[in-house]
Amino acid sequence: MPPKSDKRERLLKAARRLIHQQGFQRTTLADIAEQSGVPLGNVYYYFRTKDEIVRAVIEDRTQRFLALAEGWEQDPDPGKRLHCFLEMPVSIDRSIAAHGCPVGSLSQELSKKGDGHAELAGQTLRAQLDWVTEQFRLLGRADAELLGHQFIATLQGSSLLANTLNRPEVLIEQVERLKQWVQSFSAGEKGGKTT
Amino acid sequence: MPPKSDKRERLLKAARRLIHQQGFQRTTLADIAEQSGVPLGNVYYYFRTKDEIVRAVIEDRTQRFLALAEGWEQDPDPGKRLHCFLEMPVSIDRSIAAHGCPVGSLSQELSKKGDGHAELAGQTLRAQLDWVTEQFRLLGRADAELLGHQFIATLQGSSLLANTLNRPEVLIEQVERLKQWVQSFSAGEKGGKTT
DNA sequence: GTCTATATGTTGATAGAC
DNA sequence: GTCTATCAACATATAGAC
Repeated sequence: MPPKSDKRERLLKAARRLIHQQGFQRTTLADIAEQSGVPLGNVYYYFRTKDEIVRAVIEDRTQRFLALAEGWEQDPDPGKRLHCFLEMPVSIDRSIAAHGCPVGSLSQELSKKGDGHAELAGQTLRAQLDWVTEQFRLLGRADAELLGHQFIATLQGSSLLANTLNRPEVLIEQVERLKQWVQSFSAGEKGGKTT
Repeated sequence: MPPKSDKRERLLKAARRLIHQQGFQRTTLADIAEQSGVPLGNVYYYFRTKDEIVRAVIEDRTQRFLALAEGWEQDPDPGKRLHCFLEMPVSIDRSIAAHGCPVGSLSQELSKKGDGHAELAGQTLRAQLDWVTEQFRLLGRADAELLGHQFIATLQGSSLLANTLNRPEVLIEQVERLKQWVQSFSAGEKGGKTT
């Protein structure tokens, strides 16, 4: 049978990139259509509204993260899993310095939209937080939730700072610090540092 | 002499609030005009363009911070000064949970605008970072810059997380942790924890 | 200095031919 | 399923009377 049109996929990919670079609101349907090689009017065959597009982008991002996490769970050591997680921002540090964290910046933008988007907006970040917290729990920490907040907050804050200062090294430097911090949980008998 | 019209001031105040709540782009000049009790067309007597408004808002925020910092510097102990800084997010935690950090969220939004706004966008955050770093330096830390990044990144990340989860406690909890962390620098003879 | 009316451009969305 | 043409709404900015 003939291969189904990949137009929806192309639209989604272009939307993902453009929304990260320009933000959701600045990104027009014309932008997405052009970058996908799809005529403007035809976009509406695949997505009813612009909001449907951002919803699809967010759910795509969440699924991609969950797929990555499933791969990391091959390793039985939660400390090493967290280490894998920390490789993620490192690999796209320049992109983050240029446009911020694709997950966090979108979450913030949509939180200001007021609609029912608040729920959807944080879906991916929430999935990351839940997964990270679970790893700390598996490491035997009773304060896993606090540590999860600290872990994700540091990443998000470093991304924002690297973006604002246009200095990728700031993100790298904080990620390296987090790596050592995480390792102190695996190695230490008394259970790592609380700060 | 008769008091000068306070229209410019009213416009600035409304812009400051609306930009925090809705973001810069979603906030229309009509919004600002209405909330200020100033007719739409008259806005242009006080500000040439919409960009001029956001510039004024950012510079206003920077000046307000510098004025606060000057007050804190009455205290000779840099550790206590940092403690004062940390009272700031605590006092507006609900506002941050609802709309994010007014400084950080605007910085991220403008960084996606592409113009020469990148410079201006981070002005306030940069001022905060510089001030905090200076306090760590005064505490005798050679790694003051790193600690400054860690300090600001934690605040920004916690604000984003509190906003995404709609849970002010997340910000409070991390601020309390930072307070203890800062205190460990003042009290400890060996110079505090590096994590 | 202040305000009304409006020009100008852009964007999300639709109609309807093929 | 695909595409062109276009509508309707909105937002920034200006013109010009008072």
